[in-house]
Parts: sequence; structure tokens; C-alpha cells
Amino acid sequence: MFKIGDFSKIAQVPVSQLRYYADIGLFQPDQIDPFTGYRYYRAEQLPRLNRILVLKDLGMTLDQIRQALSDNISTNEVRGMLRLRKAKIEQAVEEELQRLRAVEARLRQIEDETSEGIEVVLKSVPAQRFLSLRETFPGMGDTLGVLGEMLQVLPERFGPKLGYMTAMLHGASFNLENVDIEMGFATDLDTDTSTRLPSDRVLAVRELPAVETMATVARVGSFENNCRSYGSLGLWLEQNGYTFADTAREVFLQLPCPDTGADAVVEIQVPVIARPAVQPPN
Amino acid sequence: MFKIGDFSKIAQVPVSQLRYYADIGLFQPDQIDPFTGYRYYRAEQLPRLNRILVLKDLGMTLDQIRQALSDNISTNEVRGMLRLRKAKIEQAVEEELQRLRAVEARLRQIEDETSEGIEVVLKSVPAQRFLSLRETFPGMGDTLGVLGEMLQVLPERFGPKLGYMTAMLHGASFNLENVDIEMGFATDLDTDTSTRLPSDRVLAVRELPAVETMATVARVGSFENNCRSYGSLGLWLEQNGYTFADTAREVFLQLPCPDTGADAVVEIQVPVIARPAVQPPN
DNA sequence: GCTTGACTCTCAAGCCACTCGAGACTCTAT
DNA sequence: ATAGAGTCTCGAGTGGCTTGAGAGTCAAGC
Repeated sequence: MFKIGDFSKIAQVPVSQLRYYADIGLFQPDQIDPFTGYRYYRAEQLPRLNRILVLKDLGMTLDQIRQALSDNISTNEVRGMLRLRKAKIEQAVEEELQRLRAVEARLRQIEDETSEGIEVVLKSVPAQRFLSLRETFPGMGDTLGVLGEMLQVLPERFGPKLGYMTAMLHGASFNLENVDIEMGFATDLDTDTSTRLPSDRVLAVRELPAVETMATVARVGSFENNCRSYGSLGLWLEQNGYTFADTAREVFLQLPCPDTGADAVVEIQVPVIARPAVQPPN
Repeated sequence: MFKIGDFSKIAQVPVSQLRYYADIGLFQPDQIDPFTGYRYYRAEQLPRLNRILVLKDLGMTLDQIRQALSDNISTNEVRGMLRLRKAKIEQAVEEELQRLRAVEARLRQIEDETSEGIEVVLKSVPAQRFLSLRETFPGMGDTLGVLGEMLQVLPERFGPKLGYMTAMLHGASFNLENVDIEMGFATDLDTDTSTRLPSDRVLAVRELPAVETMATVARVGSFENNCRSYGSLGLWLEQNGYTFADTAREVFLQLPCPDTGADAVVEIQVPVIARPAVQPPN
């Protein structure tokens, strides 16, 4: 029987954490002295604690761990998770580097503070059909995964009936998690066409309305110059008296090619309408 | 002038976040309508916001960012941070993989649940001198950095007067951050010797007391079997009626060698005293 | 038996960077 | 006039703990 301090040393877990786990009913001491309230632990309890720590390190929340333990999860299942986790980490590293590239781009924008923005062009875009899939993706990696599937499967299936790859950001939360994205291809296919990806996601054709006035900017790189483009766009809108009218579209004029290292070329299209700039009372 | 929603789209930052930044006084709208309370932003404000986001992505807290901005930090300084941050990420990846290896080890311990623990040996250890440095390190990477310095500099300086590399974990917080570690070498040097590392840290010689009863376990790998060793130790202590008496020492009988891929061999030494196991009233 | 100091207890609050919801306005298009 | 989208404030919630106050407990040494 160990008091909490000694047990903490054996388990290599802070005392406060042991108490916390007891409080939330995740890991109870073997006994609690009814008079003093002192917690007493035994070495035999270590495996359960270790199981908890493993699952935690694998990214589960404490609630999920409680669930898993009461379901008597097997070591093999945990092994599977370990493999999964490894993949996730590699993915996370990739995302992290992506983010750094974005930071670099932002830094460039800051340096360009004085200089002109990127050129904004007004267009009008006709109605078109859009073979697309809309989903709220938990992370960037998932988004890219599905995108990869689409690129593998769809051109083969529909060939020349597909136009540019296009994405629409519906949600307004710009963190990289839980993004509500619609992506797919411009197309000539009938409105009732639909197709299924290997991951069982279904793409359907829908009508994309015509837009009379569309402000557009071009961007090189999938993410790198994103903020710069939107920034220039904003500046232009302000100076020329326009406002947003609808969801923006990102049209991939050229897809990124990891093999040759060729960057993507993206046209950002934002539906706008002329409107005197908002002027709050002074 | 943009209302918060439009500005949010331009800046690619959620509305809630813009409001939050205004609340904490980090990034204010250009104007606030005194009657309606509506926030109005201008495109010119983007650079400041971007600066904030860059610094945030570089790992600064919002408080630090406020500080940095009021100090008018230069882009060059930020560039330096970017480079630093890149290094940090690489380091973080390394740590992450380290952690995974630890998870794997813990998993092995779970599987060994039924089997015997590692063998525990009782020894007595004489008083000895210890050329060491004690510090609270913010992260594992820093610890390893300083360790690297020591290994580069000290053997050259003191040669055969150095014994085993030894570490003592003083704090009781076992997360990998802010660890209070003392590390150095057993030595014959005089008690008033001290030496300075390239990073300006100072090591001094101090007397390490003799320990009559020291429970020891051996471990292969710098971290991999840590929890397993301590676990076995705990089990043994419980069964044989001993308790912790002082800070544990980790003696590196063999240093890890990244070149040959040779793992470390570590002897964990824990001062103990015989004492009847604690028995709470039932 | 008493003191000292280390250890332990509970309970509440704090941390970070936000997010979410309720309830009340405000704006714009029809 | 009205609907619907956007905005406001304010308070609470998030996760996984840590920190601190104030009180009680334990073991060793005198």
C-alpha cells in the first residue's frame, strides 16, 4: 500500500493528476481511509493506470477512455490505434509545415504593406453545374484525403465531362478544424447524376447560379498566398465600393503536383455587388 | 468599412475571434458605432491582424503578442523567430516520436501484466562527488540540448576524472515540460571545482551522500522502459516492505549512441528503507 | 509526549484561447 | 410591414489539469 506521493513516483504521474483522476472517477485508489480521507494505492493498480495513459497519449479524451475501459478494450485494438496514431502524427507534421509556409506567406504580406496588392479582376460567370460533395471535415488531413480520392477516381469515370476542380468554403470558422467545405468539379453532367467514392461518400450534381459581378484574384500555391489574396481583395472592395454577396469559390486552374513540385494555381471568385461603403455615424 | 462578418471573410478569421481580440484589447475595430455597438473594420487594419496571427502561430501567447506589438517588433526579428520555430517543430516531432516509443513500451508492460517484473537488486552506495547542474527545463528538447553540450565539453576537459553520467529528477511533475532535473557526472574533482558550458550554464561539484539501502533496476533505452522499471520497482517495494527514502538517481552505465543506434543502459537507484507496509484501518 | 516539517486532504478558482447560447437589437431586401 | 440574416453583450463552458488556502495527519527526533 502506497500513499499518493510514493505511488506518484512509481507511476511517474503527478500527485495532482492522480487526485484529479480519482475525482472524475477514472482511476480510484485501492482504499480510502474513512477517517483521514488519505488515498492508498497498490502496485497492482499500475496496469490500469498505464492503460489510461496509453489511451490518453493516443489522443482519446478522458471520457472516451472511461468508456473504452468499461468496454474492456483489448490490447490488439490498442495496437491498431497506435498504428493509426502514428499515421496521424505524420499527417500532423505535414500540416504543421503547411502552417509554417502560410506564416511565411503572411510575413511576406506584411513586408508588402507599402506595395500594391494583387490585381483584382471583375468578371461575370454563367450558371454551371457542379458535381460536388459537402461535408464538415474534422481536420485538414481528412479534407486532403477525400480530395485525393476524388482526383484518383473521378477523371477516370467522367473524363472530359469534368471542368476545373472547385471548392467552396461554407462555414465561417477559419481554423483548420471542422471546416464545412464543398468540393468537386464543374461539369456538363445531368443534374440527377451522382457517384460514390471508395470511402462511400456520395457526390451529386447541382446547379451553381450565374453571378453577374464576380471579383477574382489569382493565387499561386494551395495555401501559401491565401491571406494575401483575400487581403488584396478586401482592399480593392473597400476602395471600389463593393460588398460580398455570396459564398466564395476557389477554382483550381492548375492542380498542385507533388511529384514535379509544381504549385497549384487558384482563382478566388467572390460574388460581389456595388454598394456605397458602409459609413457609420460619426 | 466592413462589418465584422465581411472583415472576418477577408481576414479568414472567425467572427467570434475578432470579437474576442477586441474584448481583450489586442485588436480593435477602426470604429464602433456609439448607438448600435456595431464594429467597423477597414482593410488597412489587415497588416496588424496578420502580424498578430503570425506571432500566434509562432507560439507566442496573446499577452506576449500585445507586448511585442507595443514594442514595435521588426519583421527581421519575426524572421528570426520563424527560423527558431522551425527548429522547434522538428524538435517537437522528435519528442512526439519519443513519446510514441514510450507508449509502445507501456503497451508491452500491459501485456506483461501476468509475467514477472524486472529484477530488483539491493545495494549500498558510498558517498561520492557529483559535478552537476540543476535547472528547471521548459521542455525535453532543452534538456537533451544541455546534455549534448555536457557530453561534448566535459570529457575533453576532465577526462578520466569523470565517472558515470547521472541524473536526478527532483520535481514531482512527470509531464515532459518544466522538469526540475539535476544532471552531471560522478567525479573525483574537489568540492570547489566548477565549470561553465558554452551556453553559460555553470556546473559545480557537490557531495552526494552515501545510501545504505538502494533499490536498483536496470533499464535499456533512455526512456523506453522507464515506466516498466519503476513499475517493477513499486511491485517489489510493496512485496518486500520498503518505502522511498530520498530522490532517485538514474545512472547511465552506457550512453545512447545515435550513430550506431546503440541504446542507453540505465540503472535506476532509489534510496529506500525497510518499513512495514502502510496499512490503513479497515 | 511534543515539536517540527513533510505530506495529505477538500474545495474553489485559475489557466488558455476561445466557443456557444440566450435574449435583444439592427440592418437590408422584398 | 415583415422576414431573415447579421450583430450586440454577457455569462458560462471547454479540457485537463494546476495552484492555493486552510486544515488535518503522519513519522522522526528530542
